[in-house]
Amino acid sequence: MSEEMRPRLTAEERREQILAAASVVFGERGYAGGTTDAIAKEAGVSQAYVVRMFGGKENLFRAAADRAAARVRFAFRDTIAGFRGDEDLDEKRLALSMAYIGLMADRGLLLTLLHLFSLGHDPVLGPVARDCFLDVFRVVRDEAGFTGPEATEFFSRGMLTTVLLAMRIPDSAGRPEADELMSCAFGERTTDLISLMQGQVPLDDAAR
Amino acid sequence: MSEEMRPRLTAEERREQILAAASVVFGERGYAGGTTDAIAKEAGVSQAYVVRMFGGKENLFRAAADRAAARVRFAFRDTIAGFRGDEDLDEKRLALSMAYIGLMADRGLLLTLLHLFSLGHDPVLGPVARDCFLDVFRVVRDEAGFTGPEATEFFSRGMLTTVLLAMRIPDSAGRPEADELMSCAFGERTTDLISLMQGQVPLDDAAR
DNA sequence: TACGCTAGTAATCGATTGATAACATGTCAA
DNA sequence: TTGACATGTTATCAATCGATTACTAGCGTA
Repeated sequence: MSEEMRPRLTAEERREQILAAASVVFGERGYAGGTTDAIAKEAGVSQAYVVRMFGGKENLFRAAADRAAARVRFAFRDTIAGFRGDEDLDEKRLALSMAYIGLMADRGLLLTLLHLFSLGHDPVLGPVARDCFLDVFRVVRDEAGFTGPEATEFFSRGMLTTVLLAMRIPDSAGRPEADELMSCAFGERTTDLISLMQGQVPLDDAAR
Repeated sequence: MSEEMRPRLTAEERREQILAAASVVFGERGYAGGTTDAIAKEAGVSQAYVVRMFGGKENLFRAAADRAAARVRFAFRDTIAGFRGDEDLDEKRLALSMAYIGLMADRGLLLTLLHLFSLGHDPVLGPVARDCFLDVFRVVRDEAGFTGPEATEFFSRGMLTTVLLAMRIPDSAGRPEADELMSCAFGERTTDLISLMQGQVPLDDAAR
């Protein structure tokens, strides 16, 4: 944004800043398309610092993806912790769906995960992808008390939601099929999400 | 593979060869990660020819994605054409699911589409992504006679299936959660798909 | 057989990218 | 104060990639 005085931070604080920036950039452009330079600009540091702090782009992506998966797990566990124990399946499903949809506010988080999942062929990131997915799956199945088919059904919905987010389906709002698809997939939060996603402006030229 | 005599082909035949190669390469590495050189090697032609025939990488990806979406539509329409008219929802759903799963045999087809869907932010490819998705959606809803919610549910399953394919979930076969997830998502075709996906060897170094 | 069109390739270029090395600056303890 | 370590930056490099240009070879046909 603006050129401001940038105070020295601890490595820990910078690390978090860079990971947040990496989440935005990798979320929008994917692993191969996201450059360390764009991430550095987004975080307000030099490209060399980004690379050296994480020891390479691959490690940086891995860290950003791990962080994203950890946040999804936390959001689910946080929701589950609020259960009283007498909820039926529909109540639990709705609560977890709302938690998932809430994660969309963190621009890039779910998209970074989707890009991770598309790297199954990669010898290093492929196993990371499968581990992240299965870790979250286990949380929903075991800690929320879903059966296997119930958890699978829940993840189906989640993947459609994520793909629609990646596709920027609200950009097609007004077309009848798009409107119906969104209202079926997002339910009562459809209008929220339309304004949310449309507010997410693309990375500016400065970060290119 | 082997160095063979390469006869002259018509432009139409070469075009199809290159699109098939592009589907494989883009499916595995995505738009940004898939190089025109890898596609050229996969198709057995020079990199310059690939670029010039399609007028640039973006047009090539667009053509490969359009071709993939057209094949999905064709597979669905072909299935629907076999309906007698007295099927119930479950029968239609199962038949269409089988058609979709059958598309996995074409290495790269569904993965190229998934990568396309992740480009919603792109000013050129974003609209292409939304159009492709909505076109297929319309086929299922209108021509197969699904309601909006039924079609949405069907596409949820499809997106999970596709993500599991991208993730190479069969590489985690043996782990209990992975096995349960696959049996829930793939049903009776689970073992087919495990052998199918594991037979899909990564692109070799020569095509790097 | 010479001509013109189509199907190709080899060579090369400029831009981008991830990475590294060398250097600078701030902070804190002895 | 000084010195040692942590927080950064600038400059630069080798590799890669998409694209362009110039050239070559096959093939039907007038």
